[in-house]
Amino acid sequence: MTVVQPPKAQYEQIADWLRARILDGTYPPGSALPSEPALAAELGTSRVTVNRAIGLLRTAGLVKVRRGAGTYVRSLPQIIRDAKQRYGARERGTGAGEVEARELNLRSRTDYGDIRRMSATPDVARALGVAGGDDVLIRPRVLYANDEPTQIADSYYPWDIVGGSALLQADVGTGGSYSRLAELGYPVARFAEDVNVRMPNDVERRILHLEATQPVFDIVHVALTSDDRPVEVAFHVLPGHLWTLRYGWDDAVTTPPGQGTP
Amino acid sequence: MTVVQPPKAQYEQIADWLRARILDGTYPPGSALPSEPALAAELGTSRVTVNRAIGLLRTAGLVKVRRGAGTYVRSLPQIIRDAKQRYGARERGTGAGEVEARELNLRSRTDYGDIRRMSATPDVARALGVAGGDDVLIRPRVLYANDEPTQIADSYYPWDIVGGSALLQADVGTGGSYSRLAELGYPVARFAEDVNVRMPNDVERRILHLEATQPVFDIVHVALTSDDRPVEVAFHVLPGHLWTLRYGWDDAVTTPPGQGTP
DNA sequence: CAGTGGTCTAGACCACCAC
DNA sequence: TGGTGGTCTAGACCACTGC
Repeated sequence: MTVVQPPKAQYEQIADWLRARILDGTYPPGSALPSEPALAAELGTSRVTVNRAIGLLRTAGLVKVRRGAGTYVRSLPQIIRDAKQRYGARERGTGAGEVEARELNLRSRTDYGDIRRMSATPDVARALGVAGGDDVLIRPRVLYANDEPTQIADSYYPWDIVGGSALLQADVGTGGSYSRLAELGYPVARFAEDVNVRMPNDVERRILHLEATQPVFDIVHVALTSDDRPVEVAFHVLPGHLWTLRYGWDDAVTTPPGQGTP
Repeated sequence: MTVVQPPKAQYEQIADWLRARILDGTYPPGSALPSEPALAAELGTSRVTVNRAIGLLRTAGLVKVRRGAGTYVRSLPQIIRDAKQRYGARERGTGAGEVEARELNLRSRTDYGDIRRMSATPDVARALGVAGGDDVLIRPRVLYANDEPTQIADSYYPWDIVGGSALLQADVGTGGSYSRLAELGYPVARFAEDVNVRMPNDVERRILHLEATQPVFDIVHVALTSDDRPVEVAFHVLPGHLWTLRYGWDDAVTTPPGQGTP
């Protein structure tokens, strides 16, 4: 074939070539790419080179490999995670977890891990403003949309606030956990989130069906009362190629324009 | 050597092994890893396998390769981009671009591209709520910290608002562009951002010194007046391994707790 | 010019899938 | 059982660095 020129590595050119064919519909979503030996023969290159090119597409989340079966173009429905809407959803009686799935008409499911009392790790203690080793409640869970894993979320609460409450159950009832916190005397007034991108660890790769080079959003979410007491910290891990994060906030400037001085 | 067991691929085990040695200080930041032939000999494997292992570390931003010279451990100062603080900075007389660098005592620099009038692309037109092809002002720039590229930022403004204003100059003056917009009669009241993660394109790779498998934050930032008119849209591209995004917002729930009904 | 990483190949063996 | 992708090797050539 005549696709390969020196300025770029062959495998990058092949990746560009395949990507273009995916985007222009030659290989529509759900369809299989030609096999690696077939592509190698067609392009006059080795299978290793083709494999490396496809590796770039996998990293970008464009294709998904089924071992022994073939390489398939992903049908990628981007999920929007609107922070304000997500955490304001209790007016509608739903927990935050179902907001996005509902939006896209996806079947939503939440699998809970072991909800239990434990000693706070340093990370959790710092985020909650408690002493290291203090007791906290952990609510670990994995969220699915159409049976595809879309999110890992581990929430922590100070035990002295939530001990004995409905938050020990998987189903926390109408309005979700923030409604329960309000009833316990700790209504949430503000949220803060730190967002990072990183590669998934082994556990996350297994749970989220990711490869070593597919980045994840790593979100640390803190809920605060009006007097700035943290009442929940949640660690979210989301496959990067599935999500768009949406934030909105009001301008913080209080002084009139043109008053600033260096 | 005795590091390799079958359940995981050799290159992944080697990557884990190297990562552990970087994190425990065996290879401190700034130091060079042993050469690939040396590692291959020591581990009893081939150079290609070592190269693939190091590729995983590069993707994670842990090491940086200098062609012909060696592979070096990155000293990674995470930069925090606090959205609220960043865009409230004009009280202190600075533009948004210098907030983070100043915070970390880094030398900050902004290189401006061609500031000019142009026709809105569909993306820009949609974000600004103008008709496709309407004139807009583009202010393209690249931000550096300690001479390392840290961000690409292309801002667009409706021409009918900013035409002939100070925004045509690279230096927009005290308080930055939002102060000028306020003076023009369009004070900004709210911000909205969409955040994605993706792999960089060729241009971004060159400008930001990234590799094909190093993810970037792709941020679409919109500034709105109190009557929800968009007056600026900015497209930001940030190397993922350099940044933490920080957001804060007030709870949107207006109804008292416990009132929700499914 | 010697050493470094970037890339490519041909061939091989394996695990897994579908028939 | 044949086809698929996952991985590994030995060897090679190249561009680039730094002495």
